[in-house]
Amino acid sequence: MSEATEQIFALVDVNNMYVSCERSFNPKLRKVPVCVLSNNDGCAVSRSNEVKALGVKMGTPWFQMKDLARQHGIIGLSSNYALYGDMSQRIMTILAEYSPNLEIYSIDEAFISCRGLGGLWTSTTAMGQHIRANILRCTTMPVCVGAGQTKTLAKLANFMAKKAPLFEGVCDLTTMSSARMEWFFTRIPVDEIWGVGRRISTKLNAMGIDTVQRLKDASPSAIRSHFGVVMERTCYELQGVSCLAMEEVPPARKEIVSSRSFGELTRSVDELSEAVTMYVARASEKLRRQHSVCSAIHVFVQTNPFRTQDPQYSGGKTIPFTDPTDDTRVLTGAAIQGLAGIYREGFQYKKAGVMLLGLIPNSIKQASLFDTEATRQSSAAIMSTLDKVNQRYGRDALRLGSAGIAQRWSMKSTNRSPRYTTRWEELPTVTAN
DNA sequence: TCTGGGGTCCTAGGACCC
DNA sequence: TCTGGGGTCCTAGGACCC
Repeated sequence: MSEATEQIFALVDVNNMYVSCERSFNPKLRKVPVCVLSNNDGCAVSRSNEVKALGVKMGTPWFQMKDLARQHGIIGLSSNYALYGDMSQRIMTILAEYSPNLEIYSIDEAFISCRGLGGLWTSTTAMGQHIRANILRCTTMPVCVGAGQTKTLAKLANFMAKKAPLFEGVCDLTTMSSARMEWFFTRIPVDEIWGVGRRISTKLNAMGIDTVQRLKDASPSAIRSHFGVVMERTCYELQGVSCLAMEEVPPARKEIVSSRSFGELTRSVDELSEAVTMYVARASEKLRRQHSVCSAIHVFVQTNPFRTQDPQYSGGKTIPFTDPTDDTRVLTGAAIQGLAGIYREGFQYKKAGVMLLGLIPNSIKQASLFDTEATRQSSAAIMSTLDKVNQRYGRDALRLGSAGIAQRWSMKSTNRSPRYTTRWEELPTVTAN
């Protein structure tokens, strides 16, 4: 493979992101066991190394670890997402200086494409160490860097960088000897691989595939027959065949959810309404920020499933819009009306939320043929004509474009419960042959 | 007593049409 | 009218991620 075409991915990941943020603003928290808790101080969502060493798993309810916390002086902090988001931005800004090809994967992770950076650094490891030192100096946040020929390998390398001190926070698989790599891969459990969760690892284990090396050595087609195309890709990626590309422009969301559990149970429809109103405000703000409109809103409520002694209820309703909208008032009205339909007396509610469904980019809606019922029908007529022509003269004999954009729209309600999917295709401009 | 929130993608199988 | 096969679309639900 020529150097020009060989791709190297680097994954930069903040260590214990939320805990590190808290520590960066309160140095007294360094060296003591800390965890950051979810909404209502429910579960541990970020743990310091000391807490991890005590065996506390991700998502452990705080009340279950109270004894342990007392024994070892674990500090539990309420989460502060504004702070974490801000810190994330600062880190991503620094990372953007290293490569024009940056994919922000989550609040605490980013992929960097090292294509074309070969001349700038003596090695990928050197670049990784520079990134580490730079971010630590500017933000006090510790990060680890992993590099590999594929995203899955870069993730794995990052895991190794975090676990094995000898890497000093940076692990580059692209320059590691295959013997050494195999030494590591036979010692890493298969469930550490990106895309292998609890269910799949159980099934893999039963098949005798318990380590990274075993999955790497497996036949991708056999893996596909048992687990589907996603696992097949993972298998290829472990072998160094890149199946997952960089996504530098984050795709617009296809749905937006806003929901919360309540600190205290409630029976009151007024309280539920108040909560739902807030959720709609939050969700529709996100909707407008990504310049989309939505074609349906779903509102749901539920009781506390953990209180098995209580009567349980979970209800939801989807309200469609003839004219897709981003208007908070319209959305709120629909949600409150939906809520009235699903609210039942005699239950203690623990959670409520809304989902915005069938999201369409504004540009598409404006350029589209279905702003009104009439144009929507004519759109359908055009499409059916096209289908007939194409059927007679062969597939793709004719395509339609309207200002470069036409789309088939599927927002269909069936006799069963309607489901709103976002599916629009851009067709190229008219070509006849 | 106390148990998070926000997403995506894939597949099996039914409905429907020709 | 009956029968069958193939293609496509759709939904529900599973699995995963951070």
